[in-house]
Amino acid sequence: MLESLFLQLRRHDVLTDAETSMLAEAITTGREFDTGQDLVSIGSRPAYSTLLVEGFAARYKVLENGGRQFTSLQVPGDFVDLHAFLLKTMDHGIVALTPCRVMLADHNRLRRITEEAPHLTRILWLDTLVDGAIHREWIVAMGRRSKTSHLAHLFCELFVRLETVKLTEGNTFHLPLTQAELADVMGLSVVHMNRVIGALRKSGAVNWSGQKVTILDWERLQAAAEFDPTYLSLNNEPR
Amino acid sequence: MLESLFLQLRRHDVLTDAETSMLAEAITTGREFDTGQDLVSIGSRPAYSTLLVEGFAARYKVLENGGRQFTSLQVPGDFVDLHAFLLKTMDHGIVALTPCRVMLADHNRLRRITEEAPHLTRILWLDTLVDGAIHREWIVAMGRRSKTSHLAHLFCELFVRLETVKLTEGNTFHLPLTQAELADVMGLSVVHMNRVIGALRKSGAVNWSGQKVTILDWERLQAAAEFDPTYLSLNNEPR
DNA sequence: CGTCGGGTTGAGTCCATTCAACTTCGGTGG
DNA sequence: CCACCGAAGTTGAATGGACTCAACCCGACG
Repeated sequence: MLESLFLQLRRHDVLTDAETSMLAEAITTGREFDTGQDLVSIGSRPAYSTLLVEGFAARYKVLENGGRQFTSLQVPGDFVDLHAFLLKTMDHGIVALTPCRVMLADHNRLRRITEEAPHLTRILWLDTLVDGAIHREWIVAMGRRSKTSHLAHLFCELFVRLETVKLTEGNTFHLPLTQAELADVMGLSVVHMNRVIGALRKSGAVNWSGQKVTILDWERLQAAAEFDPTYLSLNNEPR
Repeated sequence: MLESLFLQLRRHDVLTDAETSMLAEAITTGREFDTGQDLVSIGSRPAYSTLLVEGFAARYKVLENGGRQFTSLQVPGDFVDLHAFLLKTMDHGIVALTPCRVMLADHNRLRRITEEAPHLTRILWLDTLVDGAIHREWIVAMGRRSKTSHLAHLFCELFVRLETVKLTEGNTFHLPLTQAELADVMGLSVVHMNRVIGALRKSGAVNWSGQKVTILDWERLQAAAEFDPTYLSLNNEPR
C-alpha cells in the first residue's frame, strides 16, 4: 500500500530501513472515498494526515460566485494534507476526482518522528516543499504562459510525477479528469478549455482521448511547455 | 535585526528563550543589495538561507519570450529561500525590489536545529508551509477572481503581513512597487494593470499613490477580495 | 531646460467568455 | 431491443475583457 509513497520519497534521498519502518508504522488504517467526496474538508482540523494510495484527487477552493479553482492535483503516493500537521486548520478542501483509497498518518506519530528521526523529518518537510515548488510553477503557468503552453506544461508535469510512481506505460498515462475539471485547474471556461485542448491536439505533440494521454513527441511538448523538471527535485542526494 | 523574523514566528506559536537564541546564533553575517540585484539566483545551490531584514523582494521566473512572473512578494522577516535548505537547487530567482538588507543562516546550523530542536524545526517547517498556503491563494486569485478582486486580495494580504512585522501605520502601508512590477505579480500587461488599479481606486475602498497604500474601507475591501486570513495561520497555538 | 522612468489614456485587435445548440456515448427502464 | 436520458465533449455566434501600439503627461534629476 505504501510503495508509491516510498517511490516518491526515495527519488529525493536514501531512506534507511529504520526510517522506512518508522514511517510505515505511523501510517495506519485505510479508508475509501467515492468520486466527488471530500477526502478532507475546508475548515476541518484533522488529527491525522491523509496519504493518497490509489486514485486522483485535487485541492480546491470555491468562491462566492461559485467558481472553483484547483490548486493542485494529487496522485498516488502524495501526502495530500501533510501540511495540516502544522497548519492545523485546513484552509481548502480536497476532493476525490476518482474513487480513492487513502491511509492515515496520526499527527502524534508524526510529531514523534520530528523528535526522534531528524533525517526522516527533513524528507517529509521536503515533500511539502516540492508541493510549494509545484505551486510556484502553476503560478508562472497561469500568469505568463500561453494557454496551450500551460496545458503542455501540465501534461509534462503529470507524466513525470506519474512515472515516479510507475503509473505510466511507455509514453502514455491515465488521466481521469473531465474537461470541466481541467478548466478548474487552468482557470478557464469549459468551452475555451475544449478549444485549447483541440489546439494542442492539432499540434501533434500529444493526444488525449478517453482518459488516456499519449505523448507523441516529448521533445516538442517539452519545448512548447518550456518544461524544466528541476522544480520537482528528482535527484537523489543527501538532504 | 531579527525582530521581524521573531514577530512572524511568534504569531504561530510560542518560542522558548533557548529556541530563540539557538536560531539567532544560526543567523550570521549580513549583506546589502541594490534594487534590481538578485538576492539569490536561479540554478544556484546556496550553502545558507537568506533572511530578508529590510526592504522588499520577490521570487520570480522568466520565460523564453521575456515574460516575467513573480511567484511571491517578500517582506522583512521573511526567510526568502529557507526551502533551498532541502530543495538544494534554486529553481527560481529572488530579486530585490528595493535596496535590501539580508542575513544568512548557514545550512549546517539549520541541520543542527533539525537534529537538536524538534519544536523549532517544526516552526521553521511551518514557515515554509505558510509560503505554500500563500501560493495556493495566489493560484485561486489568478484563476478565478476578477482582476480588481485579485488586486484587492493582494492589498489585504500585504496589509496583514506587514501589520505582523509592524510596518503599517494605521490603515496605510508603504508599497514600493511599480505598476509594471505589480503586473508581473498578477500576470497582466502594464496598461491593463493600470486600468485595474484605476478601477479599484474609483471604487473608493483603497487608494494607492506615491508608494503609499491607504485602505479607506477595510470591510468593503475585504468583501471585494473575499479575503479570509485563515491561510496565513496567524493564531498562536502549539505546533 | 532636457531627459528619463513611471504613470495614464485612446484606439484597434485578439482572446476568452457566455449562451446556446447539437453530438456522442453509456446506462437504464419500458 | 430500442427509446430515452444524462454526462461529457464539441461547435458557432455575439459580447466583453485584455492585449498591443502609440501617444502624452508629469515629476525627479542632471
